[in-house]
Amino acid sequence: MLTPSEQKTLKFIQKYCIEKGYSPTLNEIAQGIGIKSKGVVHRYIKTLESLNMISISSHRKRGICLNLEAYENQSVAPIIPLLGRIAAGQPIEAIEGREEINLADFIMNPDRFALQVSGDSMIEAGILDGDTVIIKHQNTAETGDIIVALIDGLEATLKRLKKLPGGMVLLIPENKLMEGIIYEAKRIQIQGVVVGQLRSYQ
Amino acid sequence: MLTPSEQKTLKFIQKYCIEKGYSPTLNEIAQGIGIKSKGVVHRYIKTLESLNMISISSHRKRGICLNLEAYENQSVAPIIPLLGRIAAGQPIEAIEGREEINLADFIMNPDRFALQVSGDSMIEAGILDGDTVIIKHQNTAETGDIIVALIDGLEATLKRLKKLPGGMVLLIPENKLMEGIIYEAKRIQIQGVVVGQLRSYQ
DNA sequence: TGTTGAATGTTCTCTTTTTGTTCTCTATTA
DNA sequence: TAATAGAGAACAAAAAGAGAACATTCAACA
Repeated sequence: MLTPSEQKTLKFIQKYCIEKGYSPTLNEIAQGIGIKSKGVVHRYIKTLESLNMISISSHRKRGICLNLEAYENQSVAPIIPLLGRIAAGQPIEAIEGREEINLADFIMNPDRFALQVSGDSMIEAGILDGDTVIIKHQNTAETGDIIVALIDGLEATLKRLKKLPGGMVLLIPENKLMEGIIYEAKRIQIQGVVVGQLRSYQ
Repeated sequence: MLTPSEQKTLKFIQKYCIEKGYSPTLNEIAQGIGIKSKGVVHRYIKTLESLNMISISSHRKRGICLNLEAYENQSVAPIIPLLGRIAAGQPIEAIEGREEINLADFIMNPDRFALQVSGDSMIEAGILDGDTVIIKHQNTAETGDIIVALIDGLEATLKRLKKLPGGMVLLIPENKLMEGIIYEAKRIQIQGVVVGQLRSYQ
């Protein structure tokens, strides 16, 4: 198990290699993780090497190499580096205070589950055919939420909810070609609310 | 049988290890379970050790190690259950052979990083303002890929790529209001390809 | 080709800080 | 009264860090 400093070192190296395409010097690492002594850094990377997380070409400058295979076996926290914000036509801009995404925060919770979406009914909300949505299991929802609704205990559907006066609810597909339908509230059973969405392009 | 305090301690350690990838210090545990004395925490973890719930490397800092059963209760890998496919107007249909999605497979790789998207230029590809995209770092791409491109080494942008004859490339925004622009290939440096996308509604 | 010097990697020793361990004492509760 | 919780002091040990001294690379240059 890596110490916090070693993890910090490893993450810095990882990020540096991605951004620059070559590995950092000991002094750059030291600066990157907020210490002054390259001797200390050397100690850390030696540990990382002995754990097979990286390889070091001895005495070579910028001779650190990430060891990809060893990475996966290691149970490191589910974290990937967040490099910044990308906007059309601008350089990538750093996001202060957020240097990584922890997937545990993002969706991992005992009451969450995933559904694969079929069909185009939510396309204008950015939920496409084939996407996966993360649902938080709950029986109530508010106007504006995207919910998994069971109609008459039979049909399941993904729609945006609007509560209407008089015990009625409106289920709105986010697709210009389709129309919302009004139901008596008692016919609709809420199964959960969409809290996340993900898509794989592979 | 564990006392309430011991259970609380064990739960805290489990959660901490999963989130951070290393174990907590006695003081962190104390704070986490709402007491002030690390001496007391030491007593608890000694009990947990004698019950084989954890192992302790003596005098090591952050030397607590969860034992197998304790691990298995908790979902260690970033996995959530995939319940099925939801289509408008149909019951939820089970997906054979895939009962869970492992986020580690999905995006965790040393050559991946995340960028937060700003702006609406990819809105018709289901990538909205504020979404996070997962990029695989590579220097080449194919027609149809969504890429992070550096134009003249300066402007970064997210566009769909189309290779044209004669050493030209077309960068296409997925937004009816915007037009694609043709560049000489040598002006465009490919930083990576979008392999995933995620959005949080919280 | 060989030389040179700055940059970088390696190896130390030392100090400081953080953390684990072991106590004793008090409070609460069944 | 016994069992459990908790506070906190005192000490030992490990980890973190600074920095000096030395070894090696590597690119510039004669």
